[in-house]
Amino acid sequence: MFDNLSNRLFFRLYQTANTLHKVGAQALGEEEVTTQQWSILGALSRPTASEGMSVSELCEYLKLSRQNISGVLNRLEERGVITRAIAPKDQRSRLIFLTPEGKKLWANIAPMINGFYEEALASFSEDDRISFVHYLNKLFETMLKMDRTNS
Amino acid sequence: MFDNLSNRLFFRLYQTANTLHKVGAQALGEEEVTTQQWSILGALSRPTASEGMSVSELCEYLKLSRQNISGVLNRLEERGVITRAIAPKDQRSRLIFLTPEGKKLWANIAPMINGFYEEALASFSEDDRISFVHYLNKLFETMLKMDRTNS
DNA sequence: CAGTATTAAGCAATATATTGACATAAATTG
DNA sequence: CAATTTATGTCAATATATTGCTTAATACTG
Repeated sequence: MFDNLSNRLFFRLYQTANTLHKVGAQALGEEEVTTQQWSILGALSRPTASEGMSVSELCEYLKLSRQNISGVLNRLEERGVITRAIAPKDQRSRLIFLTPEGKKLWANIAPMINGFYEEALASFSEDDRISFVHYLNKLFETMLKMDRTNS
Repeated sequence: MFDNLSNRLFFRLYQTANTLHKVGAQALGEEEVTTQQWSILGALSRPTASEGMSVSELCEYLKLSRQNISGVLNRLEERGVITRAIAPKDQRSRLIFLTPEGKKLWANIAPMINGFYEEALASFSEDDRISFVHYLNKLFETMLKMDRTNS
């Protein structure tokens, strides 16, 4: 069982993602920002998010649970790079923003993140990257459909 | 920055791995075995491991930290599916085995795991799978080389 | 408009994953 | 062969990630 192709594929996916988090965090060195925190800072730094994003929108965008996002936001808030404001239109909702501090941090780390990406993908041609993303998309979409908790 | 190809690739890798753990665990239903526990049970069920595997060997094989493996082993041991024995040849080392209970569990879940794999990869041809594994291998190997803690 | 259902977010419990610190056993070295 | 270094594993602290439960605000329904 542990030698067939499908198994090797999922095993490598698992290992590759673990290594991404580990080596990715190293690539930012002193800044002490995890890959998960990148994804949230990156989402909030988009022009689309200039009016703020609710926790639900972040969940939908990042495909993570509210509870998980909530924890990461706590740590980012404690660090002073994001703020939570009660949404005027819906008092249940919280609008998440980058603080000026957070924008400065993003401006600082975005080039380091891109550097990390390019180093990790140095041996991939443009076509390779497109094919790779295509495979990831296809697997991701299929597994999302298999998810019983994802209505 | 959040719209370029490399970024999309790593973002999808991150999401796909998360979804794998979530939907994979669901696929085993009542058995309550996580994908991480699969990987350890699978490693121990190989004929090569019939004499037991040390924690170090498991780390090297699964590319996980000693501390992480140790935690998963605690939970598997508490459940009665693995045992730890002091290695006769090196008193520092622990040899990890599947118990009869553990072998029964593996026999039970291995087909469910394969079923999950095949469902998730249903739209992938043999060639697609080979290419996909190839890309994962290439990225994995490159990131391993970038890992400063990995001597 | 009162009562119920739904939705948004947080809290608690548990499982993974990391680095750092520690204890002990084995290997190396003077 | 004693002293140091290295190897093996665990414990503690912290950061993800999940499901299940609770609280509060909004939406629906009779």
